[in-house]
Amino acid sequence: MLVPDLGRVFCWRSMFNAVSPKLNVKVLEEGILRFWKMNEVFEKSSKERKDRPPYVFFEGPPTANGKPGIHHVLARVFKDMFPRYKTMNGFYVDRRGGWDTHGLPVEIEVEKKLGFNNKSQIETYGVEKFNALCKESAFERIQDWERLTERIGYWVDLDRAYVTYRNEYIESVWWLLKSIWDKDLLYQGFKVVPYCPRCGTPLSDHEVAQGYRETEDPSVFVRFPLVDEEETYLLVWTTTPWTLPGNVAVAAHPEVEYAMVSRADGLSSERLILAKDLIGAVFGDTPVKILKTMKGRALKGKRYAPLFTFLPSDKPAHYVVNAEYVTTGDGTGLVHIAPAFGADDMAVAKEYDLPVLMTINDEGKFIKEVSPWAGVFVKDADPGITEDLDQRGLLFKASRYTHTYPFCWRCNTPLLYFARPTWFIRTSRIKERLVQLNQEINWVPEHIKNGRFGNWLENNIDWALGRDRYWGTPLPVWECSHCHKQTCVGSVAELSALAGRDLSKMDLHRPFIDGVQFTCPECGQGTMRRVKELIDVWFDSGAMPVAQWHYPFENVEEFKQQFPADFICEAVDQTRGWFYSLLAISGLVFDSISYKNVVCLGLILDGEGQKMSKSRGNVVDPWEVINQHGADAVRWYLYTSSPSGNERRFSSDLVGEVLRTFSLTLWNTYSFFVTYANLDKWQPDMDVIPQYSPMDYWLLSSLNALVRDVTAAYEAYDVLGATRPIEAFVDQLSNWYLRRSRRRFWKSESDGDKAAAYEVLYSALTTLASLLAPTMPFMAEELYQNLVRSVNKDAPVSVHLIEWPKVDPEHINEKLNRDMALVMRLASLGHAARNKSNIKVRQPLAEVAFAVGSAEDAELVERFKDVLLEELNVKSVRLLSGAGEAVDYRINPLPKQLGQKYKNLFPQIRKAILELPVQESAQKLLDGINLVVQVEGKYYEIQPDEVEVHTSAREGLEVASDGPYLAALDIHLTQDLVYEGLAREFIRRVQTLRKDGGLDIADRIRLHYSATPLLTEAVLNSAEMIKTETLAVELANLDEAGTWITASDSFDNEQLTLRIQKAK
RNA sequence: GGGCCUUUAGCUCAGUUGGUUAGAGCGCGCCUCUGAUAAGGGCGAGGUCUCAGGUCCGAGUCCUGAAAGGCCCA
Repeated sequence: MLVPDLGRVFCWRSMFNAVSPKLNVKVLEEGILRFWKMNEVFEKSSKERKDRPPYVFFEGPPTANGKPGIHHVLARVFKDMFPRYKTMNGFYVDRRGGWDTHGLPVEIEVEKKLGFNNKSQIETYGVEKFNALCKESAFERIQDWERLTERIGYWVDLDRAYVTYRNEYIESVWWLLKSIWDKDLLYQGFKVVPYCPRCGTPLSDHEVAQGYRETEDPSVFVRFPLVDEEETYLLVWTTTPWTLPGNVAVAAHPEVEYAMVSRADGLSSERLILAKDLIGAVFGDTPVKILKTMKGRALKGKRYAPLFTFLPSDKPAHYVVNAEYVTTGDGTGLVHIAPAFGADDMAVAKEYDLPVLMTINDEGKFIKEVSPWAGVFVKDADPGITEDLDQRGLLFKASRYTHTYPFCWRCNTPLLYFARPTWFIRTSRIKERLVQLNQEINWVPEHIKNGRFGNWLENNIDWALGRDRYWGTPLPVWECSHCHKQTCVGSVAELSALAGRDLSKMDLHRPFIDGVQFTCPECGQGTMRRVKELIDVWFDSGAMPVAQWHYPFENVEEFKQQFPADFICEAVDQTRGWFYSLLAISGLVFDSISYKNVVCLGLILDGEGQKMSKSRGNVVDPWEVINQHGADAVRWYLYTSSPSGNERRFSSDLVGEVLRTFSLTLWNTYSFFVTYANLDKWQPDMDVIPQYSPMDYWLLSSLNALVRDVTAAYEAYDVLGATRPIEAFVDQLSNWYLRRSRRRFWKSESDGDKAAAYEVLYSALTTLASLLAPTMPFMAEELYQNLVRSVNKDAPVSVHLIEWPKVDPEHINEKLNRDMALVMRLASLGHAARNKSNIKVRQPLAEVAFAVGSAEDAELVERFKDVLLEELNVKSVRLLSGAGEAVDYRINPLPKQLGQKYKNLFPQIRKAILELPVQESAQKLLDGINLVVQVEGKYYEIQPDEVEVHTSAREGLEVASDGPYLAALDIHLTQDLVYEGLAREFIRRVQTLRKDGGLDIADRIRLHYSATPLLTEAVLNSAEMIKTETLAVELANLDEAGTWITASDSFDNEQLTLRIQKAK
């Protein structure tokens, strides 16, 4: 039994607080927030349980320099539910918050404020002052974050939140970097990186990815004149003319067929070389003739005259090379090579030992040697370069070309691919291990594991760690100015020793850290200075398992207990972000995963399925929705609207629907219970022995099945499975169990039947409070406080401190659950039949007869007779019988059963069954007897559960059917039935009058009326019933003045005037 | 260009190892129930299950290809 053992309560005056059927969510939730605060419920749920087994949760740190939006609410409510669930299951969950404070986003905000658009302005302004502003800016919106976090019921300890800019945090990051350095996995290399000339920094891959968009660039075809063959040119295509001054070679694919062509019309004598397959695309309608063809490998070594000679080249250059990456997708199949401006180009340059011509500076402008365009931003030089080539007869053709190109995700400047010295972590060295470790992680949804994330790991390239910026964790590498010896520092103490002074009080950020210089211990001559770079902020956040504890300098035990995490949860955009940096760092340093289960959320879209963005103006303000519908409804909507990994649409209206259809249904069930329990002075664990009805057993069975299913879903991190079944249960609780049980609560005698009804409903409501605690923490608390705490002061102070409900498997009766579903279906059919006959439910009818498809189903019509009688307002319920009834049968062989059994014989078996005499076969099947059919000379036994019998009525009855099920109503009205119908109409009007007149549910009344003759007769006929139903102590056909509540109405051609008065 | 995901009613979503006539909620129209209900019940309108092939006795479901949208990577 699910009723909590509350002990005997002797205090009779202590009842439940009255509950209005109207729910004011905002007032309720704000009251609960105060209650939690006052009773320190969150603190109790976590800090006071340190002796329990730990369940480890890591908070992915947000940056508090912007307003929190609904997408932050999404992540936070999902993060909240599992720790709450695990807490109720006896675990200790340390829910430490965290803030990401470093990085370009923060710098950009400060730059905007200062009106800067260039890095050098920061240097001029002063790095110390600039970083001080960054530090402030990182927490600019901290109050918005704290308020929203609290309001949505996300329990996280913000007082102890880790902050990535603190010295302790940075020191732990240093320790990690030193560990990586010691494994020889931290190195300085030259690499072509996407580079933002405005921000003056390379961008990480995940940053670049955010900035791809359609853009139009030049599309130029250029003649590269061959040195050894007159009037012969390599035809080369590029979309970046500005890279041509850096050209050192042309690449051809060794296996591709190239052609030398000339114009067929003889207008020009020049010969052009390009991929044969691309002739049509390049020349269009212009006719050309192919002079000869050759493989790309035959072109290798052919020399051409350089287009530009601004920079001297110290190595042999300007000849054709072979490269596998060349494609014939577009262009000419000949690719121009500028090693400084492309990763592929750099690789080719390494292979052929080609010179690297660096023609531009850090701001993306040409250097002075490129005299015609010196100081011009490269993209702006494109037209000039094209024009120059044209004048020299080297331009074949030029047009515009639309493609996707990356732009800086913050400042929108087109990125340049650019060879730069920078620092890397050699993650490619442990690629295989990362792939292996990933297999230990439980991904939800599962496809991310070997899909998106697994593929990302398979294609792992070294982690570009360096950032040429100001506000971030400094890379702790010092280099000697003389012998170039490099050393990585892993702690402040180590640095103090090297520097010969105590640095423990120094801010570890720039510019202070750059002031720490010392004589090189290796050569004794040079000065050790820190390299200028900061590290990628993703390293900061990926370091949090270690750095939040200042491990290994402090909290060694805490770290060990809290690593790795049992659960993390972020949106899918973190795949290459936090999910990766956590795994990479723990893999590098500990050869371990850092999280066991990860729930990966889909992105949030607006009500029309559009991505939310400031520019579209469709960003939903979370406060608006919360104030209108409450945090519980927002949470519930986010949990139930679609699988957690899917995108989900969000609008205030959709949340409002949750409130109307779920919250209020539950609330009204609760309100009903409290109203009648208080009237009856009912309390848990009273003396009356409950007499359970089939309905009660069904509800308990459903309830236990619900607990079982929801628990299993939580264990599988299946959010939909942990929530939607509760919705379905509440619907059945309210609209079937309670609707069909109301009379049991109304009746005056306090017998076992009533006791059972109270007990079962109470049990359902209190269990729901537990099941809803992780997901609707406010509503759950309200139910618990009023239903449990009010009668048992010894119960835990909050629903969030109680034990998760246990299933009683003995109460689960799957057959009963299926049976009840069928009863509901039969009731629906009864309603449908009534609807067809146009006879309203209030008019009693003599009989309903049901047909069911099998002998097995027949029995439950009898078993649930009472329910059906009352639901359909009929005097008797029975089964349609084949013998002597006006019914026809139709037989439907079931493909699922027969198809699986007989495979490709099924069509013939089906045909044979349908050819049998219908009436006779149907009767057999309904009596549970097998049919026998003959196919291809062999006999087959067909069982009753392999065929459905559909019944239809021939005449005299109003029927409705659905598959094998049919309801037939006897619509003949006798005078008694008409009288009773009228009496019920009478009662209904009295009840409405009572309600409208403001009388209390239990008030007795005096009831006077005047009516037309037939109605008067009906009233007299049912006087006792009317008095009972309306709590009338007096029923009189009178017309009397006085202080009476009065109403007149007409119905069914009758007229009525009513007067009631509260009885003394 | 590559990877992953999505595509079922106007909207939001279910749809089990392939198996009856593809379902529910919202919205709309009509009817109805109610001394818990902001709700509930019934009927109706609303579907080329994105498209094209294939496998199979049988495909919304499996296979191949394509399209559109999203995310990620080039």
